[in-house]
Amino acid sequence: MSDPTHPSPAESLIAAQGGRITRTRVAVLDVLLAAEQSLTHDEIGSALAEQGIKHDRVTLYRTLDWLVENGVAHKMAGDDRARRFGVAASAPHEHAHFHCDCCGKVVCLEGLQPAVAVNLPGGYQLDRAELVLHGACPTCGKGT
Amino acid sequence: MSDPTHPSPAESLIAAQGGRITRTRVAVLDVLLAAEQSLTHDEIGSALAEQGIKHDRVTLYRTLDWLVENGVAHKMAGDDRARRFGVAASAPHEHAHFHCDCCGKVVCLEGLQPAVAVNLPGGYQLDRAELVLHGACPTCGKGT
DNA sequence: GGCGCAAATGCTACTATGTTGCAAAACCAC
DNA sequence: GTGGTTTTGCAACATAGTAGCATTTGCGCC
Repeated sequence: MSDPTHPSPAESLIAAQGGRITRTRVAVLDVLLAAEQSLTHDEIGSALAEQGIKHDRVTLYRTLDWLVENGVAHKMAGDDRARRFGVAASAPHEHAHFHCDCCGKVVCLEGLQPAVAVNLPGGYQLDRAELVLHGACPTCGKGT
Repeated sequence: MSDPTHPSPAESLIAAQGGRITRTRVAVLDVLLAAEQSLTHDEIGSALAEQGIKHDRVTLYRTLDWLVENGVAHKMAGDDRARRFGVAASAPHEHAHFHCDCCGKVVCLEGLQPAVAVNLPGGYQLDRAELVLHGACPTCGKGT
């Protein structure tokens, strides 16, 4: 299926991490790259199904896990118990997310540089900061 | 059990919200008030069991839900799929949490005032910001 | 103090999300 | 093509949270 003369961005990303080019990985990464917002397993699974890509729920979990471990994607905990995934920003540390309380969408705000120069109480070692903004997205805000 | 001349803080908080004073609510709120960190359902349930308070898992969920709805407690999503609860800070908006990647504890850092004066893209309406700091807590940091 | 109503509880069963183990298939190097 | 390793697919399991409904309990009212 994959023409060597037309390597998709997804294939390049996978190859760069030393991973094998498989149907599932390419398809999942394609979906992630096409989406401008974070997706749940369910959403990714549906997208794969629409493309006629045969896949298992477990495979999807493992594929996403692999992508996260290799820094291609990043995962975050939403308000509900469903984890969401998105393509990793160029700056993996300290980038913000916007969570719409109305429709539940999560968008990456990579342009933001929150001032996390907080003074932690003694003993705490800061590794990374995650800023989540809650509110209404443009779509939902209009209906208010 | 509850002596009107000695109303516990928990009972006062519940009564202030127009809620009924029940064993479960008082006990749950007591646990939350005593804890300086956020607790999971499981942890609260264990604490209740130790006090000999008969309770159901579902009741606990509903009690916590009620507390959150009435602004007495606040819930947050952890890294895993378990929600954590804590007593609401005096300033419910814009207060930070510290999440220990080592032991999984979540501590409220109410003294912090993160600069969330971020410039949101047009259309986004900011309601509240949640800053989660990841790293090692004093206990875990020593062992590193 | 007793009565009655509505809220709260407790129980069972159910859904959703995520994980583990293992055999079969696919991918890549040779 | 062949061989070795990775990845996939399946089934079963584990955990977190929810729904419906009958019973109990707190609390206002008489």
